[in-house]
Amino acid sequence: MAQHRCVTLVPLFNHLAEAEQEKINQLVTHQKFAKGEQIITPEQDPRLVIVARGQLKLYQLSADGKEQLLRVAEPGDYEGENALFGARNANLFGEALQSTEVCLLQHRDFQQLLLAYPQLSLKLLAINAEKMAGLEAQQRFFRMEKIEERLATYLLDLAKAAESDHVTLPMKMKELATFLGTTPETLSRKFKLLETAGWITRHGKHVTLVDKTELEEI
DNA sequence: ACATTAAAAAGCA
DNA sequence: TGCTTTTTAATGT
Repeated sequence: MAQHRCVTLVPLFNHLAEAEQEKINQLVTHQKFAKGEQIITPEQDPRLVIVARGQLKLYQLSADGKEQLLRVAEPGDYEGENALFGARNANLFGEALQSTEVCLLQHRDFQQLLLAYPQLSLKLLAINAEKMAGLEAQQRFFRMEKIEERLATYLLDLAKAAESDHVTLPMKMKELATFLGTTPETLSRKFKLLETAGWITRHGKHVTLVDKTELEEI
């Protein structure tokens, strides 16, 4: 299988020596999921899930059964390390957004790896710090009252990251909607609102920020 | 101000 | 073409 890339692909592991990567590779199992399949459910035994190819949508369900999108894990990202430290999220789900391949690592194995390679712990800590920053960034969306306010700051964030006023949306409208805590319908209207106001122009997923100062005003 | 529901329109394989 | 995604419109909270 050409899947030994899995370990070498991931930032968490790829700084290790080749021999060490090989050892890890033997502990890892590969699995392919079709679009829409559940990769992570709360009731399954804890394991570290590493995305090798495709996209893994991570979300949790609120009390009224609505899903709240946390993030979309791309190749190289992972999820499930929290349970290793006893913090098991009781309603965390992970669904394959498209046909995606993942690497699975049992928690006892992962635990032993951390003991054997102390550098891994440091790397894990560093990567998790970034994850936290991402979640905090999303939290601030929900403190905003109006949806167009969320959308505007989201677009400004994208433009900042891309260092350009022309950005392409990294996810489908449906996902962006739940990411911003709204529905596709409302999102569509807010896009049109910003368009007709002249702050942005848009062709499909390609958005150009025309008047950034006005967007910041919102 | 938004969500929900339904249905039309637009995209895409 | 046939299915999925996005937009539009009507109605509800």
